[in-house]
Amino acid sequence: MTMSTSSGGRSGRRRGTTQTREAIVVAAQTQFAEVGYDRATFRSIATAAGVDPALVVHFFGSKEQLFHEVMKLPAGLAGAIVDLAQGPRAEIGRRLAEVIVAGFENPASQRIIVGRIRSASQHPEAAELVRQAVAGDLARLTAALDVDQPDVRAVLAGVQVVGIALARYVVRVEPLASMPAERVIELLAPVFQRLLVEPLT
Amino acid sequence: MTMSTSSGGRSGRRRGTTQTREAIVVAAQTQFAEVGYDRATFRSIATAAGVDPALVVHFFGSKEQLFHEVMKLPAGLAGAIVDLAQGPRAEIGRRLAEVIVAGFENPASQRIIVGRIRSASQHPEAAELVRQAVAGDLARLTAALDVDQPDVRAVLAGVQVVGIALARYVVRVEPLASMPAERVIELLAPVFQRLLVEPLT
DNA sequence: GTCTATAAGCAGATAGAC
DNA sequence: GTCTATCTGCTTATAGAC
Repeated sequence: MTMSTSSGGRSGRRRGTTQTREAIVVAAQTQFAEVGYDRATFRSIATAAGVDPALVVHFFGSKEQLFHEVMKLPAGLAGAIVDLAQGPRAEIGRRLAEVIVAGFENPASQRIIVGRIRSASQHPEAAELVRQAVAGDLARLTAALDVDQPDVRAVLAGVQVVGIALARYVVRVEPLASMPAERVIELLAPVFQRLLVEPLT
Repeated sequence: MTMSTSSGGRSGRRRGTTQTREAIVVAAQTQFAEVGYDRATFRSIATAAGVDPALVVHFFGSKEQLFHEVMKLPAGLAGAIVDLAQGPRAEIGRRLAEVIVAGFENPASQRIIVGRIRSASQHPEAAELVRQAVAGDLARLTAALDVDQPDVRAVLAGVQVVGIALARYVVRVEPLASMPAERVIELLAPVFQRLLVEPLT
């Protein structure tokens, strides 16, 4: 076995710094999600990652670039949404609710989703990312469904997503904030079902 | 006629400074709505009001107090929501949509609603105000309706309100951002109707 | 790769002149 | 009531030592 002492991952970037860099990535995502773009400072991110503030600058150059690098969603999520058009239409509301809530509840994607939404009111790129998710990924789903007013349906579904995220994770309104994920899916499913494939009026 | 040279309003505060103070109030509301709590600085507010920055401090003491004073909703709006319980239940969804959208479209209350929601991700008091509107005003409406799960219904209706506000006025997702108010009412009415009085599952 | 020192700018808030 | 001057602290970002 020629495997070296460091951890896995053959492809991509060089060895050595990758561990520290990953700690910074997670710390930055967490800070953006918890306090938003403006209040997530190099210092607070570095402290959370247990590194020196200058190191964050050294790796990412500027705060804008740091946000850009760190707020990319795993490619699977957008794809999972569009793929819903393939399955049975009678349950598409529930299946969309499951995909969305799964994204919310997974810690890695939750940091990114909440970070985007919490920063959307402060940083133009964050607003653009939210806009793309709503008018992009969801619109591709409704377009594939061959229903009337696909853009209106997509934006109304998007309203649910950003509304739930804001109320549950940012503002923390009860009883939504403490609700089990399964209950959120149950409540969202019929709303999505109507907005996606049933008559709108 | 003994009416003096100054403008109307017999009751309340003394004359003289009230004009400048009102200009600061509107400028502060506008800034909070457009750029949020952190980026709405004494300097930017003063510039927008055409006054000296120190004057803003002189009138309101601190930034927190300024936000507190200026983000109070006209008492009528919360009352109008609760009063909806009195009218015909078959149209309660549309009537709630009309009240909400009227609040959004009136410039004075729009500055406050959007200011609260845009600042909710940055300032704890702003988040608290949003929480009160959702779990307070809307919950009093659902409690008066004598339906099952009033708190869940209230928070789901609140999700619509904050979701629409965020998507239409903060993130500006199309086609929602450019949609006429009447169309927004049409789209919201059936959603509210179901969330308020129809079976949830 | 990691850290110290520091530059340059803007924030909220205070003191006091007029 | 209005404005000038200023204090203190924090921000992003750079230069350069080790």
